This record gives sequence, structure tokens and C-alpha cells, in this order.
Amino acid sequence: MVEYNFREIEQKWQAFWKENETFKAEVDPNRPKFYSLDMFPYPSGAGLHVGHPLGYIASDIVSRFKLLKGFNVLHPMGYDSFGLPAEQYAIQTGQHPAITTEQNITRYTEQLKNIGFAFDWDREVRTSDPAYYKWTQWIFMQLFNSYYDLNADKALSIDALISHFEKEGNTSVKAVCDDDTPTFTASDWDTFSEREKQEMLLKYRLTFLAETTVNWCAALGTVLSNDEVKDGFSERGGHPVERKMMMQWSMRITAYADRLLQGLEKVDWSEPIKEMQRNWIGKSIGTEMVFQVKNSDKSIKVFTTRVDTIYGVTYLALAPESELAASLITEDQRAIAESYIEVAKNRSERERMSDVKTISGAFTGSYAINPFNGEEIQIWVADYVLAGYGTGAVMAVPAHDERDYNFAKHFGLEIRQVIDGSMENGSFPGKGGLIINSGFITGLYMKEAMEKCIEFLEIKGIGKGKIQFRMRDAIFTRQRYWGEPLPVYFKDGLPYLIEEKDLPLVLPEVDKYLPTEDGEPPLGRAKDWTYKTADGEFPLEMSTMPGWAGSSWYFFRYMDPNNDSVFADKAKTDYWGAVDLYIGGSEHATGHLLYSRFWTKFLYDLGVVSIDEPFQKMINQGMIQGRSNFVYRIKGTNTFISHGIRDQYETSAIHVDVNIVNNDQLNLDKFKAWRPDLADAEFILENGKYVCGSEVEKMSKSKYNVVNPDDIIERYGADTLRLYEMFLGPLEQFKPWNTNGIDGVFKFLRKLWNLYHNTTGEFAVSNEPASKEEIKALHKAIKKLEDDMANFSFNTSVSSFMICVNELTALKSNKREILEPLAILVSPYAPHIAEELWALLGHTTSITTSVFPEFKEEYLVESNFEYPVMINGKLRAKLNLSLSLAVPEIEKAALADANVQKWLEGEAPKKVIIVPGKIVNLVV
RNA sequence: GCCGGGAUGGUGGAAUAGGUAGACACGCAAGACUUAAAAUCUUGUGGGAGCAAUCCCGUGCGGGUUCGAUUCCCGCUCCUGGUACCA
Repeated sequence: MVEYNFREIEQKWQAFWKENETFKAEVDPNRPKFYSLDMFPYPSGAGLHVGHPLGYIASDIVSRFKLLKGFNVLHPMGYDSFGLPAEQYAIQTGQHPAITTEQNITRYTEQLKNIGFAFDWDREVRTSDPAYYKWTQWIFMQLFNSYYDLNADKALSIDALISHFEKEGNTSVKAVCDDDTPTFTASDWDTFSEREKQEMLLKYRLTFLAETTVNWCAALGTVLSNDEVKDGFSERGGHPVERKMMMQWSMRITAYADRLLQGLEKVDWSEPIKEMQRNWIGKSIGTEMVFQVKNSDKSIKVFTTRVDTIYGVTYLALAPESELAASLITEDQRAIAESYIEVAKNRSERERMSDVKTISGAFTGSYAINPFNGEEIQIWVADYVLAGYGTGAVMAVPAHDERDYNFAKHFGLEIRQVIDGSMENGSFPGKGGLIINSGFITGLYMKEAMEKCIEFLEIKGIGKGKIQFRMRDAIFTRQRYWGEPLPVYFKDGLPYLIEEKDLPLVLPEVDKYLPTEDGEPPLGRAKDWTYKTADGEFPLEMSTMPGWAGSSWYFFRYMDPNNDSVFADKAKTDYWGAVDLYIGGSEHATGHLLYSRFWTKFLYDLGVVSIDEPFQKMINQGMIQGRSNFVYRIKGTNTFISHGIRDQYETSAIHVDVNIVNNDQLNLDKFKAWRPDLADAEFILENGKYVCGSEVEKMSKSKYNVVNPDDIIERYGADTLRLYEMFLGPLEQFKPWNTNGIDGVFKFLRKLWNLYHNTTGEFAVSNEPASKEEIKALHKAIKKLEDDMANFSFNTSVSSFMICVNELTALKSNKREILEPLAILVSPYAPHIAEELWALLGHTTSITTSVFPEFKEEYLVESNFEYPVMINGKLRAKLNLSLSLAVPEIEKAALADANVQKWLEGEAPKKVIIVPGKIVNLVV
């Protein structure tokens, strides 16, 4: 008797795949390629939980399906192995992060291999491997050596810029650069010192060193990016974060803002993710214009998207951080305004965000002149104006902007309506409305008025149309140990790249993973952290790269993971091209996914890759949440009462390990053994069982709701785990993990196994031709599977397998003609059992080398259809009729039916609707 | 506040060019097998009324379009993800 022995089968086939290099992918120009990628994990100390593999299983199914469809599939896995947790652990224990990272990777790999993924493990990459980060550093160097040319609309070599400066200075250069870049001529450039030249070039380089306001987290001793900060606290660890000015490396991602926006049109991503990126990039088309300050040579530049409301401006507002604001304060306002600025500046970002409702500001005492009508308007300081956006100054139009309205109301400033409409609900944007009370633009509509205004500003030389982005340049350094060192040394305080031959610049050893006593990053502890050149020995940069550096290009490295002379061979990147299917969480929408697109576009500009969008199609899998179980202790006792009857007593709910609960039923023996204090626990049962309560929460150790895939595999096998994770519901939906239905999936696999075996458990497959019913059952499944694959609807595929197997079991089918294709069908989902059945069927090669069965419509064609007959939209009868019947015949048959006649009560129907092959509806 | 996603039996979910709501699975109930339990198998299972045939109600709520609405339109409620004074 041979039972379905998943343990034996799974081990056997995992070993087979490894030995035969079944999933080895190599460039093959004769086959179409398919690149299937998962977001690679950070190998944490906790290991994988059942939520992690969800996306991997889905991409594995697609990968195996594509193999069967004749594609050359690249399906790699690796590790994003630099990161904060390993470093924090190192700080606590003194253990080198490389060691714990290695251990964690070993654990992850073992867990992943247990699930039977079709990964080409020879292509594994690790971002913390010097052989890998050599190329992360190399890309950084290329960015340092590039600037963004607006005429060419691409990154060009900094050498080209230098030769341009030598010939013509920078006046004719159209390039992305710092706002404070002065203009100079060729002869100016010639007279610049080396230092001045380098400082000037830094204003153009795509990665550059600059004093920036950063999110400083004192507890972590590092800078965090905006997306690592949540409500003023660090995302990891929840430590407070404050704003601080620091010298930092930045990436000029803003140079690519427009291309990042346009590129979204070309990729097949979910609309919400695209929308999030659009909002993050935040393109606004508007006008920049200058207001002269009254009785002063100073002026205020503002950015507005609504220059058509220029006659409604009743005050200007400046950000508290603005130096200009401080200089505009007059004597009589000094006390109030300066103290306001002091308070506003010191309010942390967090306070300012959480306290949006409070309106605050102060009048500077100065006035500006509206160039359109010569009016004098007050200049205020207000903390609703952000220093970092636009020009840090706002022309306030209270009548047509809600924030300006609230501010004006609060301080009793004038509210002047310039667009026709009702003001009864306060301000209104009035986009496209008729303009009133507005000098020469009165009577116009928005678009035309804006054009006229810009024309006016351009003639006077005090303004122009401008496009503004919300996105900022990305800060690229962290004051951390466990990251890529920057290949940069300092000479006379100016940054220079080390030579390419000296890559990788390997992370040095340090005695402790903490900042130095004088506040330098941990690399400040390293001995000889210097770079030797012909001119002497110079200090190296002590900060390291952020977590997103290594993950911004790893998809290229998979194509050529061991190349030591180039980050990836062009012939290989050209063959594999963009990722055809990328599966991962939507939480990376504005981080990883944006940075990866940025670096890809940059590498494209360099000409080293041929694609400018890395991820053609993306699916965002939903998170698997935890499902906690509770027991109810009667207060003051060690007696636990079942969930359904707990109301009779005063109880307290206690988290219980979900691994000792099955279908919400507590295993009493395991519970007693769980903790010493529970050894003598007593129970009040309902219907002889102890039923636990449950709640959906985040999966976490402290809630005892973490489920390890290894445990599921131990009990049911990897094939059951794979099928069940898919069966749980739509891939993209958030759902709690709950093993309540897993038995059904396991039973299905056994039923599948039994189809190939007789009642005594011997393998028994007949070579007789299959019946019509059997073929039909098979082809229904083929069709459903193909459709589901196109929609990434894996849960319904599992259902259709079940239906197919149920039907075949009922037909007692054991025909090779059916069971061979069925094994292939199931193989992407449950590869181990499929391989075993395939081998039993007499094949000597892996099932992955077979061909997906072809769907034939003819097997599903029916001659008859059971028509639902409805009276006034309600189902009243069913009629089995030939599909060849024409409408009048169907009508005749329907009217002749006894049940129908009863409902018609002898009257003729008012209306008859007949959709052949669908429905009959009679209206009376 | 703004921008997404969602709400269907006791549970997970299925069904949208508008056409038999609840596929598949879990759970539950009854039965078979068993000394017994587990496992397995069979049958039933949206709610209500009825011996039954059958009837009524039913896809978050209120309207609408339609012969017919889970599906389309309008207005709400709740849950959930993102974002946050972006001028």
C-alpha cells in the first residue's frame, strides 16, 4: 500500500532539482525569455513566517507555468543583506553583523528550499557581499561623474560639462544644478582655483555633497529618509526624529522627475501604485514671479499655480526658516515677529504635522508691491508655508485658497473675491471660473488669464511660467556601519573618487559599532581608514550608503551575478531585458520602486543597459496578517473557560500560541505543557471542547500568532502549503493567516494521488481511451487555468483543480490520456507530487520539461442547455433544450411548460426576452 | 481633509461585455465503517414559513436605470491602505 508520502516525495524531488540543475537559466536567443522576480528579502533573525512566501509562491507558479509554455525563465532569489537590525544586534552583542547576517541567510535559504521554489540558486546575490557592492560603488562613481543636461534630456559625462565651462562658462549650459549656482564665464572658470572648480562641479554632479536639513534620529545615531520616518518617529524602533542641518551626500533624483512621471505611462502596474508615485513626484505647473519689497531693494519670489487670481492677493507669507523673513522685520514688529520665528523654527516636524489645525503667524512690518496693480500688501511669516517647497514664499489669495482663507480669517486680513461665484461656504478654488475685479484680465477665464499674466511678467522681466516638483533630492548617506562604504576620499575638505581599480572599497573592521566619542560615524573607529594617492594619504568618507542603494539595481546583477569586470554583461542584460513580472508589497511604492527606476534610467543614459524601466508588470501581494487566539482565565483562578460560555464569569483574555490551537480548538495537553504555570490548569469545556476566541492582528512574536512555514511543511508538506497560501484568497488582498481550511487542500492532494492508484494503493493507470466526460473535465480545468494565469487569480485555479479531481474521482477515471496532462496542469502549484506522479507514469525527465496541454474548445461544446425560465425576473422553471433551437422555438417550449403555465395563469406574457444559451424571461 | 481598495452564508471566498447568487473549501449536523477514537466515506447545510410540493426574504444602507442589478448610475455608513499645510 503506497500512501501519499509527502515527506519522502518532497525531499526526493528537491534533491533531484538541485542535482540536475533543473532551474538553471542561461541566455538562449532561440527561446523567448521570461524574467520573473520577487522583491528580495532582508534576512531578519526571526526567519521566514508564512506571510513571506505568499508572493514567492505566486511568482513560482507563473515561472513554472512559463517554463511549460516554452519560455526561458529567469527566476532568481537573493538577499538585501545590509540593514539596521543586524547592526543593532551587533551593538548589543558585539557580534559582527556579517556573522549574524550569514547565519540568517543560511536559515532563510533552508526555509525557502523547503518550499520547493524553482529558483536558480546559482544566481543568488547578497548586497553586503563585496563582490556585489563593488558595483554599487561603481554606479555611485558614475553618478558622481555625471550631470543632467536639459538640452539632451539625459545624464552626460561631467567631462563634457568641464569642457563646456572652459569654452563658454555656464551661461549657455542648460543643466540641473543647485539653486544657488552663480553664473560665470569661460575666463572666470579659467581663474578659478582647483577648490572653486570642484565646488562648482559639485553643484552639477548627480550625486553631491551638500548641507541639507535631514531627519536625525539620535537614538539610532543616523539620518533617516522621509519614508523611514512615520509621524515623527523612526519606522524601525519607533525612536523620536528631529530636523537637523548636516553635510550629506544626495542623489539628484529630481533631475529625473519628469521622466519618472512619464515612464509610469509605459508600465503595467496597478493604478494606485502609479498614483502614489505621481503624488510623490508632485508635478505642478505654475508661475514664478517676484514681488518688490516697499522702500527696499529686497524682493520676494513666489511660486503659484493660480496666477489668474493675482488681483486677489491680500498678503504674502514666508516660511519661518526663511532668512529673508528675518531681514524684513521692522522695529515695531521685532518683539512679536522674532519670538514667533523662534518658536516656529524650533517646533519639530512632528509637532507641525500633528498640529495642522492651529493657525499661527506674525506680521513682519514690511510691505510688498503687487506688480499688477501697484497695491501695497503685508508680508507675514507663517508656519503653514514650507521652506523646502517652491520658493518658501506664498502669494496668499484668501478668497480662493482654503489655507489662505483660514489664515486671513484668523488674523482679520482682507478677503477679496476675484472669481465669480458664491462665497457662502468660505473660499472656493473656482478653477476655470469667470474672473472679476481683476484689471486687464477681468472677464477672462483661467487659462487665458494665466497666459496674459505670464506674458505681462515676462515683458517686465519679473516672472515666468514654471514647473515645480514636490519630490526632493534623495539623501544618500547614513551614519552607520553596516552599509556600503562610499568610494570617496577628502583632500582639503573636498570629495574625490577613489580609482576604479581600487574597488571594492571594503568595509573596515571596527572595535565597536557605535559612533565615536566626537560624534563621527562608526567608520571613524576604523584604523587606517584612509586612501593613498601619489599626493599623499587622505581620509575616506565615514558615512555609508542607505539601504536602498543595493536594492536599486540588483535585478541587473541576477542576469550576470559573478561578473568581475562589469556590473552585468550588456549582451546578457539585453537578452533578459526588463522584469516581466515583479511581485512584492506595495509599501515600497515611493522608496525602492522609485529609486530603482531612477538608477535604471541613469544606467540607460550611460548606455550600459538598453531598458529605461526595470519592471514592466508588477503585482502587489497583500500582507498576510496574524490571527491571534485567546483563552479566558477566570479571574483569580487557574481555570480557563471556553469562548462560547465565558460570559458567565469574569475573565481575562490571554494570548495563546496559535500553534497549539487547531480550528480554534485548544489542545489541552499542549497547553498545559506550554508554560510551567499552566501545568495544573483546569478547563470548563463547551460540547466537550475548549474553544478559543480570535482576533486579527499583526503577525508578531509577542502575540504568539507567528506561524512558521516549516511547521506547516512538517505536518502537511510543501505542496499543501503552496496550494493553501494561494487558496486563501486573491493574491492582492490583505488577509489573516488561518489554517482552518488547510485540511481541505491536503485532502485534495490525497485525492489527486488516489486517482493514479487503485484501492489497494498500487499505481494503476490504464491506457484505454478516455470518455467524453473525462476529457471534458480535464479541458474545463485547462481553460480555467489559462484564464486564471492571465488574471493572476490563483485561488480560483486551486478550486478548479478540486472540481476536476472530484469529477474524475466520481468517474473513476484512471486513463493515462487524462492523468498525464493533469499532472502537468498541477505541477506549477504542487510541483513535488506532480514530479512523482510524472515519474510513476514512466517519464525519466523532469515534468518541467514537458509541454502545457493545449486547450481544445471542441471538448466543451454542449448540445443542450438547461435554460432558467424566469417570470418577472424570478426563477420559476428550468428547461433542458437543445442549443440548436432558434428563439421562437425556445419561446414555444417555454410557454408549453407546465410550471410556466401555472404562473402565467392563462394569460399571454407582455414581453418575452430570450437570450439563446443564457436565459428565458417572461414579463406578465 | 485628499487619493486608492473594500463590504456576499457560521468562516475563507466564487460569480461582473448586467442573465440560475453562494462554485470550491472549512465548520456544523446526521449516517456508514470501528469495541472505541482518529482517519475515511455518504448525505444535508443562506435565513424564515410549511409534513410536503412550494412560497417569502436575501450580496453594508437608501434611491435610480433595466424584462432582469453582487455587477451600471446617484447619495450615504462602516472598515482598510496611502498621503498630509506642496501654494
